[in-house]
Amino acid sequence: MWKINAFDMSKPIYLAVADVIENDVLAGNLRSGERMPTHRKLADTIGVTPGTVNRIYQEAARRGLLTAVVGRGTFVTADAGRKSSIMDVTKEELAWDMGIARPLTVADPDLWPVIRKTLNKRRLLDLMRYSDPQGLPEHRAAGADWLTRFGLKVPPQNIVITAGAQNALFLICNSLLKAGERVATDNLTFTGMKAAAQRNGLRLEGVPMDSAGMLPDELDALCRRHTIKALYVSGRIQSPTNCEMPFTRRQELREVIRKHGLQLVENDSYGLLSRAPDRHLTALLPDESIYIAGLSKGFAAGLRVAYVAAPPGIARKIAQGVADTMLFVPTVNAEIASECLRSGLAEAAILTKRDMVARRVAMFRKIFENHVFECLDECMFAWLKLPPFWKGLDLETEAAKRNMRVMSSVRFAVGPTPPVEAVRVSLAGMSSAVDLRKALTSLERLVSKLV
Amino acid sequence: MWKINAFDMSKPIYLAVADVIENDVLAGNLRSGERMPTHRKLADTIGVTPGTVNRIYQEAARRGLLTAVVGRGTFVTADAGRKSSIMDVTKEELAWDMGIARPLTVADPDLWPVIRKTLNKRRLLDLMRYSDPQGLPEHRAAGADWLTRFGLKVPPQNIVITAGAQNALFLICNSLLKAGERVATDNLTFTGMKAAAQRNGLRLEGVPMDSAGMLPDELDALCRRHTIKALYVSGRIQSPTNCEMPFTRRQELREVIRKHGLQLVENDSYGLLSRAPDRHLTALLPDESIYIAGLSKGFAAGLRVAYVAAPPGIARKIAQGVADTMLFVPTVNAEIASECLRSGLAEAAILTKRDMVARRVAMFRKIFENHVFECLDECMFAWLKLPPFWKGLDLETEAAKRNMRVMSSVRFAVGPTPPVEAVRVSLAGMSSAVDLRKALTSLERLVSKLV
DNA sequence: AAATTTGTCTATTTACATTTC
DNA sequence: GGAAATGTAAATAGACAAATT
Repeated sequence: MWKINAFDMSKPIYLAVADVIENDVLAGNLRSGERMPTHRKLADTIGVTPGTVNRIYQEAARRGLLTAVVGRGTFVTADAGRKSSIMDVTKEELAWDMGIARPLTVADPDLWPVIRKTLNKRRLLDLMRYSDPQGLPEHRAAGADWLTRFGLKVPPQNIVITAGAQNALFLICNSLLKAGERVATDNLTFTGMKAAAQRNGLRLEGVPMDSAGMLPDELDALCRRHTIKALYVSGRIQSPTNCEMPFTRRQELREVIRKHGLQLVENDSYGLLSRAPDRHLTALLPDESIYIAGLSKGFAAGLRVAYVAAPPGIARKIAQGVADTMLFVPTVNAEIASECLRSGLAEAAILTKRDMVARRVAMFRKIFENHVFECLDECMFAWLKLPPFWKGLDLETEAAKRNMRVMSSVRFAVGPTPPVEAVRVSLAGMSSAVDLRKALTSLERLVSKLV
Repeated sequence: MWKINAFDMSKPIYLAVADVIENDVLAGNLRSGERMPTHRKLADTIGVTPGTVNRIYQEAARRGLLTAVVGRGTFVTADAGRKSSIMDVTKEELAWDMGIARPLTVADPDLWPVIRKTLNKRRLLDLMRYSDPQGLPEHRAAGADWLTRFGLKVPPQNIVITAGAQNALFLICNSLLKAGERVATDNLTFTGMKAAAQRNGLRLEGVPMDSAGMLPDELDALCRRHTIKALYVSGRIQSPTNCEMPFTRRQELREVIRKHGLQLVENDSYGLLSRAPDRHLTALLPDESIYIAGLSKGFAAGLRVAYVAAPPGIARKIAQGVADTMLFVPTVNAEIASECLRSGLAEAAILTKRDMVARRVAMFRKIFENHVFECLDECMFAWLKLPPFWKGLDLETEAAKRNMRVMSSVRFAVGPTPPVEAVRVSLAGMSSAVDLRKALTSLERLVSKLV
């Protein structure tokens, strides 16, 4: 077990020891999931009281290094020391990128006719003014209309326009929650949510899943242990595990949400390509949920527009968040997006993209037929379970040497328990299907240790 | 002096008492600048130790209600209980808006030719891809080139594209500073900075000014009392007081900044219209400063694009902030902005707008000739000192009854000391000069108590 | 100039809630 | 199912640093 040797006596003990822990995590002396000494044990060792050790561990937890469980002990967080972001600016791009679920921009529609139609001189001048942080009424109306596609009936005043789904997530974390508060998520969740939470000092609590999604009893137990403010879920298709919650599971979750008064936050950006786009939790809690409908997975990711539906008071707070972080979402972009929705261009683009995704998924299934994985015809990535001789992070490293990017399961992990060894393989990161086939083939050989 | 009557015994004392303070501030029982009981005094009164009172006051300080000064006491913050934002989404719009420094969009150039030229089908598809969170190299190059206008020579890798200056400020607060850290500002400063700091748990420390700007000795004294991480300043023209720092003052400040290793953050968005756009602090600290060049005050505010110049390591952190909060700034917008800069359209727009501002300033001078104010030919707002019978907040209220919006000095205040009674009068909030004349005339009569 | 006042911060104390065995 | 183990959180204690008188 981990033992502390020495710490910098010139600074406060709680900081000095937290620094030692941080260094040991980064140096690999403390491994994911490893158990730390108990408060009383470490207190004895370094000659302080348990209260001080609590402060040490809390400081380390704030830095994302440790997770404590009453009665069980304190553990090194599964993803300790790894930056969680959708995009890591320090990483170079690799030729064969199966890491990021980049929308398939090759299949994007030509926006020029839309631009030509909507942006005449006068309208353009109007759109260059300072605008309503919540979004122009006509853009919100277009958003409300679009949401009927997902089985939601919302008045335009409940809609907020944000600069994409990630922006919506960040604003929700920043405007609706306070540092130190707890938010429940699947114990494998979207990296963008992890990044948003970390930046706002929120504590994520990972809830165990089975093949039908988040376990209601586990969520209930969590809520009884702690005050949980909100529940973040992935929408129709769970990211990154590709599981879909059956109706009964969603019903059970609704009851737990109601029972504990959780604020539901549902990011259904990946549900855009789905053929059954109303199979989300929000459908069961339409008046209480915050529902995020990003467009980027469907078309025109570069526009950075998403629609958020939320109860009026909450919508107002998110809008104030938009005001304080960027004044308003560029109005031209919302105008172009609205016209795409209204004119049917969006729907057409989605159909095209859905086909393309299906073809790529088929390609994946074929190449990996001898492996264990989860994938869906309507989902841009596959969840590949690894054979016992592979660790996800090692595969990441080896793949990178061969110019391929994949993402290990630990990057999605929330909480102390190291997840199953798996990688998420994005089928939408590369524009060329020919290159993707090469990449997948090469990856398969690597996973099989044939190369 | 304030006395506490009772508090909710069911919650922790420190929260219960902080709540009482909050209510009393909102109810007007505690006034701006008022002195609170000392730690020991209040501790005696409610029967706890001074440490607990410290926690009470710190909690109230975190909520923006109190400011403590060692040796002197604890005081109600000047702007206690007022939301600080550029835009308050709960406020209705008034017909005669002289509150917000809205760019004069009437004078905006027609962007259609630029759009037509840059956004051909192929380029448009390219711009719809996922992009570099720092901004595309060609857009950063355009930004670097634009900054030569402000006397700055920066390589493109030091540039980050953000969704406007407010976004830049927010990202700097979120990506470079930690909750609880202290940032120095003028004791009257930009509301957008106050909002960004508040949302990120930063403590602003207001530094006294004289007619030549921030007082170097005061900044030095502040840095000796506390660990100050950064200094935020307004650029060429101080917002909201309209003072310009002479060269010697800027030199003195530079020395203090160097001495204490402060990170300078300079928001020069208002400097855009200036005829001498290189008279900023960054000119004296070009390699260490973070310099924000917003375009909105010049043209096309709706695009939401600003250029931030910062040392490489810092630029990278800000770019990671962009990635985690919105993935990237919409690339089409950066493209349009770049072309405006490159083609000279921007420069032309600025000249037009400068003339327009000068005319409006002249109008203000004339109408308010019998009043005390600070205004500059190149600045969009005036700083109107009020006669002794007016309080800024009362004028705000009375003006609102007459459908006019102005902003009282307390909204810009940082720290415990209530500022001089003054209002900021924006000359750019209304598109029609005719209406502006009516509004200013009406305001002048109100200030003179002729109506 | 020294004593006093005032706020700050780390570490301790203590009561307590949850989980494990 | 009760005792033990484990983490939590509010309030206390006390040394300290800065400003005032």
